[in-house]
Parts: sequence; structure tokens; C-alpha cells
Amino acid sequence: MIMLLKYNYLPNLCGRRCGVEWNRSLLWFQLNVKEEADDGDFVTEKKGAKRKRDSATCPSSSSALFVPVKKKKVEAEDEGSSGVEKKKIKRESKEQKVKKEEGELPVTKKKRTKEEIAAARALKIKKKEEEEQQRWRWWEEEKYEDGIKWKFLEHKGPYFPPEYQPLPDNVKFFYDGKAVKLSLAAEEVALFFAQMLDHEYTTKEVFRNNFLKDWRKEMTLEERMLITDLNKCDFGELHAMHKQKVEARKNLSKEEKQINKEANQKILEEFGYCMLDHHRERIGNFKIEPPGLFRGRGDHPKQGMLKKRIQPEDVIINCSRNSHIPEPPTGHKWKEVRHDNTVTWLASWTENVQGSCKYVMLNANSKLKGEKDWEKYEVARKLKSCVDAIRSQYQEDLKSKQMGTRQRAVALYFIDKLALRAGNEKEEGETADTVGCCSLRVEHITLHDALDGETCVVEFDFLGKDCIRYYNKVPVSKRVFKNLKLFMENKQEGDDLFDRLNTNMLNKHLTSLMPGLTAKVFRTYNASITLQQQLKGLSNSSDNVAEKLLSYNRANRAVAVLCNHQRAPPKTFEQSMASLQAKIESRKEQLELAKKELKLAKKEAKGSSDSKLLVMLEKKKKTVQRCEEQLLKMEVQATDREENKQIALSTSKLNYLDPRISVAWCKNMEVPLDKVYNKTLRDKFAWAIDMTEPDFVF
DNA sequence: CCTGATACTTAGAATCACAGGT
DNA sequence: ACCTGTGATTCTAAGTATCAGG
Repeated sequence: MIMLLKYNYLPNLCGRRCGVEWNRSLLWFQLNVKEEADDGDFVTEKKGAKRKRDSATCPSSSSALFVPVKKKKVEAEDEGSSGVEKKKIKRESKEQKVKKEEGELPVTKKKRTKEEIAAARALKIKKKEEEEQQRWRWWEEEKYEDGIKWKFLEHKGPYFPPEYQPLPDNVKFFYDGKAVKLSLAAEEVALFFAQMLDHEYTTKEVFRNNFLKDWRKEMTLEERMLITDLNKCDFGELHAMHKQKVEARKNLSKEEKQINKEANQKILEEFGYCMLDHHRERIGNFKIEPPGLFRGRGDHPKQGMLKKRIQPEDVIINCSRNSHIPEPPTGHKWKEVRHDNTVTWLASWTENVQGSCKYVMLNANSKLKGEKDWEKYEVARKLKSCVDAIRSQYQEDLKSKQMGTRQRAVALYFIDKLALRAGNEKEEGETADTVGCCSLRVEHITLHDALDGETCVVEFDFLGKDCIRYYNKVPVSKRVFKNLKLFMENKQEGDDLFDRLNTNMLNKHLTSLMPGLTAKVFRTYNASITLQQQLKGLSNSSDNVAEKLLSYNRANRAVAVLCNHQRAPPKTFEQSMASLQAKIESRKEQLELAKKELKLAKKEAKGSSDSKLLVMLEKKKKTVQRCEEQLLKMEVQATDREENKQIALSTSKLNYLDPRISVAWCKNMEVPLDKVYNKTLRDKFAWAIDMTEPDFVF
């Protein structure tokens, strides 16, 4: 399942400017740090003049970051009400249109649905407005004292998945050709496997072995005696039944689907929210994870193991002492009820496969998550003000007499320049073999004195988080190169590259340089600053919206490439690309035709004052124009999609890019925000949308 | 120091729902 | 009106970071 990466980017679109350098390192940094030819000393060029310093956007102390912004609320409300006016006018004109059509169309069925649509739309808008009014503007409030996450917390506890429903009698499991009626527990686990039969997982040796081992634990003594070989198991009927069920669910009538939807809505209403300090907040994962087979990523040694059903007896509840304590399901008890307001979770349990803790926490649009997110970006912005000093320091440290210090300096260089993750050590054999910066081993890099016309090239090839391959060839400074050679001396495959360094030491050092600074802050900082720079370089206020959005996506893409955010190319990619291309072709033909007609109309109208001809001419002109616009839009879309084939933009958008950069860009470029942020994102970043002025600088 | 526990963020895949084309 | 491809949402694994306690 390792995905190979190739960044062969498309040529420019229609000869248009395309300034993105698709290089997963920070080019500007290379420009700013020069290496002296012989002894490898470093000089950092002054670039203070370039950087805007703004006391309002670069707060000096973290306590100043969370000053309530009372004044803005008034402004925002004004804006809000005018927005409402506009919407009302829009709605009225729509209603008029509907009425007009009523007169023309005698068919009664059609107009009713149209009315219904209009009504539904109106309802949606109304709901939106209400939601906006209900929103907790926590960013205008004082922060709590350190470590206190809430003062009041009340909830209904997690939602448990439905109990297992035994197989109907006509669906049988066969072992060695003979039908075997399994005990309930064994049957449930058998079904987990049967449901996954179409998946590649079930063909893997490790998966199958782990599964059989855990399955047998669930069996009765007799079953265990009988079933010893997975290859003799025939899950065919169970598999067929499952597929049938999926199909049936898909083919439910509209009404039945509606009923299901309403039932889910009811569950959401009851369990999906909590009260936190007088505000109703959405919970992110209120459903207990159902039992199933563990699906690790990559070559996970535990893939296929049974993930057991969680009982209330396994769950710890966290809530206010004086709140209504959630009721466990009838006949059950909670493992524990505690009242710890220094943590943000509402419930937790220990998962049996890895022995790790799972938590029920709030949604991303909640105060608790939002505040933390805001803080994260403020720390990253603070790094901006001292990153030059930190860079000179680690360049200096490359020369240190202490091996540990040198290793730290090189690691930091990678983390900064290549946006690598910190790389905590992991327990061997418990997880897939993946690494980050500090856990790199000698086999993960290859040193080339010269490669492709460049000197001192480091070739990286390793599996990172989620077993995503990181492959990159990076020219580095001589000093770094020499150090790497030194670190690799007398080591063999399997040895740590940085044997005197771990993430703990690295972070301790970083925190001493700047409060709150850890390795991951560099990723946030470099991602956000790259977006800002790319947006500045790529977008043009005279472009149309489609072109501006392409620029935005390209800036976003530069960040995704830097952070190595990948996705599997969509299964339908080639097909959908071809169909888009076909559409473009047909639109081109249309355009040609329209152009011809326009020429003809011009000829006819020449010298004539016949108003009919002139009107016709105008019409033809408009057709040509419209065709051209549509064609351009499609071509832009095609380019965008092709470039995005295996790059995931969403992860950086959601986790690394300071939303205020995007909000300010939208305001400056007059691009509607919803072209860039969907509803979820707008919800999550409500704080940024509310507080950001067009002049915001990261 | 080191180690395991704890709490929280970040991540891609799977699944769902709905917009836009026919 | 219906179908389907796509973007949104859900799911949960896999990271980072810190801390208590030996």
C-alpha cells in the first residue's frame, strides 16, 4: 500500500503565469542563508527591512493575545443585519419569479414543488441566521486561569452501538465443507471477517493469523477444537448476506431513508451535545467505537486483531459534580465517574488492541478546541519573530564540539527546512515501522556528493506517519553534509542516525529558546508563512474568481507538498478527467460556432440601422463571451484537478494554515469566503472569520 | 535521567449526502 | 425526475508532547 510519489507538474495554463516552485523545502531560506566557500561558516543576511512589524499582529506576550475585542462585536452585528436585509430582498425576488411562473404554467404539481423549494431555501437561511445568533463568541471573553478547562460540564454519556443481531438460520458458516452453527460470540467475530472479504486486508498473512488467533479466543472449547485452519473456513454466505444488506440499505425508499435520518437526528440531539459553562456545545465523537477487526495502516503487526466491544463498565465519565450525572444503559454501571476540570474529555476508555486511551471530546467548533487552535497559531506567529535568531543558532551549533549538539542542530535544520515531524520513539513490534526526524535511521538517507548537477545532496526515503512515503532529494549545506557523514560513520542498517538525540531533548532545547516552542510549531509556522508568501506571489486582483481560486489552491498545494500530505488518487480519477476534457472539447466547438455566427451577424449588421439586426449582434457577442468564460473556467478546473491528483489539500487547511490568512485574502481579493472554506471550516474558524481585518499579516 | 501513562492534535480512508448534469 | 460523481462528514489510527514517579 505504499504510494509512490512523483511531482511532475503541468506546464502553465494557457501561457498564464504560474509561479509555484513545487519543491518540498523552503527555497527562500536557501536564499537567505549563504555558505562561505571554504570553512563552511554561515552568514545570515539581514532581512529585517522586508518583514513588517506590527504591534497589533505580533503581540509580544502570550497574555496579550487573548484580550477581549468588545468593540468589534458592535461592528459585526451591524454587518450581520445588513446581510439579513440583502438576503430578504433576494428571497422576495425569488417569490415573485415563482408567482410569475404560476400564471404561465397551468400544471399545479410543478408550482407547488417550486414553492416548496423556495420555502425550504428560506427555512435554511433562517436557520443559518439563528445559528449565527446562537453562536458562542467565546473569543470575546476572558480566558480562564491556567489549566482550568471548564467550570460546568453536563452530558448524557456516550452512545453505545446496537447489540449484535444473530444470523438468520438460513445463512450458514461452513468449515471444511460442513455447516457449523457457531456460538454467538464466535459468530459475531466471524461476521467481522466476512464483511471485509472484499478488502485486500483479508489476504494478508499477518491479518489472517492475528484474526484467527483472536477469533479462537472467542470460541467455545468445541469450536476451538474444530476450527484451526482459516483456509478451511467458508464465509461465503455471511459475505453474501452482508452485501445484500448494504444493497438493501441503498435501495430504501425516500420515506424509509427519511425515517432513518430522523432517528439519527434524534440520537444526535440526545447524545451529541453537552452543556459547557452555560453553552450548548457539539460533541465530536459521542459514539463508542463499535467492535470489529483492527485495521492498522501499512504493515501493522497487529492488523486483524479483534477490537472488543466496549461496555459501560469500561467507560470513565468526566463531568461536573453538580451536574446531572449521565445514566449508564439499564443494567450497567460506569467504570468510574470523575470530576476533573483540568481536562477536556467527557468520557474515556482503554482500547484492547494497543492498550491506549480513547476519549470522547468536543467538536472542532467548540470553545475548548477553538481556543487551543487560536493559541497554536499565535505561538507559530511568535516563532516568526525569533526564527532568524534560532536559525543562526543552529547553524552555529553545527560546528559544536558536542556531538549531541551537532545532531540537534542537523535535526532542527531538517525540521525547519523540510517540515519533518519530530519523530518520537515507538515500541518495536507494536506498530508499523515508521519514523520522523529524530527517529531516522541510517538506511533512510543516502548521501550523494553530487547528484543531478547539484552537490551535497541528501536523498530521503522513509515511511512517515500513516505509512506515507517521504521521498525527497535535497541539496544541503556543506556543513550539514559533513555532519551527516560523521553521524553515519561506523553505523549499519537499523542504527539511529541521531543516536544522541530524542524528541524530549530537542523540545527542551526549543522551549528554552522560546516559551511554547516545540518541534511541531515549525510545521505550523512554515506552512502558514508559505501560504502567505505564495498567495502574495500568485494571486492577482485583476483575475476573475476562478483564476483567483486556482491561485489559492496552488498556494495551498505548495503547503501540502511541503508537509507531504498525500491521498490515494481517486478511483474514478482518469475517467472523470477524460469526461471533463471531452466537455472542454465540445465547448470549444460551441465557441467556434458562436464566433462564426457572430462574424456573420456583424456582416449583416454592417451599415444597417435595423434595430433587430443590432439586437441580434449583441446577442451573438454575449454568446461568444459566455462561451469563452465557461471554457476558461473548465480549463482552470482541469488544471487544478490534475495537479491535485494525489495531493490532499484538506489536512493543511484544517490543521496548519492560520485561517486569518485565508480570511484576509478573501476580503482583499473579493472572493466569497465559502469558495475557500466549506461549512465545517467556517464553523471551526468562526473566531478567525469574526476577528480578521483585511490587513492581517501572519 | 528514563519510562509508561495521559491527553491532546493530526491524518487518510471510508462512507454519506447532495448538487449538477442528463 | 433521476442518477452519479464529488465534496462533506465521519471514523478512528497514529502521531506529538508532557508529566509523574521510579
